[in-house]
Amino acid sequence: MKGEAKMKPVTKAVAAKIIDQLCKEYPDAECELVYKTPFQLLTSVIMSAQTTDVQVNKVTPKLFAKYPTAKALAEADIEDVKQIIKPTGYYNAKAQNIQACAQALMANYDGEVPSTQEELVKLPGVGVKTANVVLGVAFGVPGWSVDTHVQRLSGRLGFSQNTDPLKIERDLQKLFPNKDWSKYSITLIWHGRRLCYANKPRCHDCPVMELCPFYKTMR
DNA sequence: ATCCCGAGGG
DNA sequence: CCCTCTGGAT
Repeated sequence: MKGEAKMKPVTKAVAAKIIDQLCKEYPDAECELVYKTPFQLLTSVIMSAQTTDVQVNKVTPKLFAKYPTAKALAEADIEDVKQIIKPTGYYNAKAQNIQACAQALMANYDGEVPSTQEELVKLPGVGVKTANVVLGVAFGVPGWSVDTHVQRLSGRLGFSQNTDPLKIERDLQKLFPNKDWSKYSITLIWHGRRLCYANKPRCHDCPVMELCPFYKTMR
């Protein structure tokens, strides 16, 4: 996945064309995690590290039926939590993180989820990417969530020549208007999941191949 | 064999 | 910067 050749930067105008075309292709792009509250969303996003949201959605019905709130999860038996979330992978660390996070929410925020990046990233298991997903999806705050898909597609599409997610985020912020950051994040993620795979991307089915620096190197 | 809406620690 | 944590899908 890492170590792809750097693509030529595209102009702002071309970048706008590409993202507009992708938005038309995926008009219904949205967060596919299943949740009922900001707490459940936050917990789901922490568990989504290095797995698919399909995997996460398999364990959350049981997890949230038993532990629907920060208070319930904070008081849960950690071994029971580990067993429930096992199919998502990294279950030892994730169980520790989601419970420690729930306990921090109880201790500092009366069991509610804070709505700033600064507060969110202080929570156990919450990094910039997770914080931005929660901000965008639960609170409507515009932001880029530079996950593995956004990272890969930003390189291929010539949106950024960097590999560090924080630098990519800055490049994307300069390239696109603020109000659309969240929508564009999800659109890139959908495109990455459906067509622009890490391995063997389906370039010949791609709606933006004529504008794509990566495609130009493929032929 | 490689990847999946990463984060923490060294 | 690097490494580790983990299971499931393709």
